[in-house]
Amino acid sequence: MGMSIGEVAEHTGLSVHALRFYEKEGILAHEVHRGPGGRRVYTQQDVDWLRMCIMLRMSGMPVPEIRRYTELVRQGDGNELQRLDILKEHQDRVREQMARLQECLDLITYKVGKYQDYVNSIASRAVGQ
Amino acid sequence: MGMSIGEVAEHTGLSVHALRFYEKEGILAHEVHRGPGGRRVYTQQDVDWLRMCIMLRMSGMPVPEIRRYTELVRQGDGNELQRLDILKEHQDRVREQMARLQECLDLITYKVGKYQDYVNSIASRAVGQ
DNA sequence: GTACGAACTAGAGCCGCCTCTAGGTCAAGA
DNA sequence: TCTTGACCTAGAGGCGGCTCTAGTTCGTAC
Repeated sequence: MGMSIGEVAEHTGLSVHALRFYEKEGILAHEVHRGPGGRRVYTQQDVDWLRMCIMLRMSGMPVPEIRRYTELVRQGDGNELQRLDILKEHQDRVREQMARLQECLDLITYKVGKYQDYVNSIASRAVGQ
Repeated sequence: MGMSIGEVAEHTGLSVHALRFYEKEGILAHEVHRGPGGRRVYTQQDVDWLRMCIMLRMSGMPVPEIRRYTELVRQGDGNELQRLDILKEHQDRVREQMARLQECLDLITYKVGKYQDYVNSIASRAVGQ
């Protein structure tokens, strides 16, 4: 049932270094259980939580803010409004980021089109057309 | 016609520090002209180029790759295929990034919905409903 | 019994991208 | 004349997020 840090690394794509780092940074919802020899034993819950943290990181949430969120979850019931606030704020930021990326993509696509046309015209001239 | 570094900073949103940094990093398509006292005088072309660089940076292109692209442009005609390659590769990366962000957004939106429901249910219970 | 592999801790190091500092020049206004 | 403020250079510093090192401790396999 329990997974070693190496297995979790493989499953999540994080490095074992990163896993220990995240733990030290306090972004695990529950303390990781330790097996014989003081080795970490992760539950499926831990891994699920990590997957969410990965999503939050991937979408640009800074580690300290993930920690804030994690702490609220650790505190238990009663602070759902604060958790909601954090998530909503982040949601807005992600939407903004996507809009900005779309703008960039539009520009890049425009330029790619221009260069493609140019390169094509050169190529067709080269075959005598 | 020419703009000072401060004006360019204001127009582009970059800091004067960043502008000098970009120049040192070699990501300006043409050498910036200098006015009396060795002060930089930017043309509209410079600013347009900077705007494109900002787009590339915003969308995650690393400074060294912008430099490579810039160098190709500086070299002049004949390397359009290489420029096209860089842009296409970056285009792919931006699309991937957007897809990943969309996944994150979906998860966050799902969680926001759950918390919103919960918070609403608490609120309506509080007014005796 | 020794070699290997995987884990452990604490803390240093690295990378990318700026940002800031120190020490200076210059022009215009009070 | 003196101050102010925008600019200059070179180089140091800072921040976020890991990543790596050093030095151990285990448990299992040869």
